[in-house]
Amino acid sequence: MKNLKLKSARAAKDLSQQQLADLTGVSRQTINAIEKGDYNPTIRLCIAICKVLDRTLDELFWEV
Amino acid sequence: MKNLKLKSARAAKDLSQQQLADLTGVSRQTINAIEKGDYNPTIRLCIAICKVLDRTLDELFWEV
DNA sequence: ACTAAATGTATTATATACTTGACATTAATA
DNA sequence: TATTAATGTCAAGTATATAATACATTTAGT
Repeated sequence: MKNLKLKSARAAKDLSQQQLADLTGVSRQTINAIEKGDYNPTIRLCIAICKVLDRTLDELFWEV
Repeated sequence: MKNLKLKSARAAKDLSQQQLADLTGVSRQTINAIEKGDYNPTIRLCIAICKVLDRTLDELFWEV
């Protein structure tokens, strides 16, 4: 399932996938795949994304 | 660095590493490595662990 | 002290996260 | 319309999460 919380948090910071990728040290395809869903990133990458976007793990990656 | 929050949350449920491994569908070594630290588990495994231990991602895996 | 369970740790193998490069499509803008 | 940035997606390669097996050490119970 898509991660729309991540997508909107990135939009709130006005960052492109490429910019977020650069800021977190991964490739654009990796960011794209996470937003697309059906992907299983590592916790360190999730934390790096959270810190760039000023959100917490629960806010971006917790699924109810 | 060691993940003592995970270790204590597991203790609070009175589960062995093996039991937590079985409940989350991974090997005991993986649980041990996560508690030991210097390890980078996937977000899905982190979420599975959280659900078994009745904690959230922020409670067990957020580092300040 | 003895025993068994739990834990720490190493090695080799496999599954998969992530990269690189490339190309197509969609949105934005002149 | 044309042009560019942003996004979606695919294939092949590399890095690493995780498994399986094994053994040593610590902890808990008798």
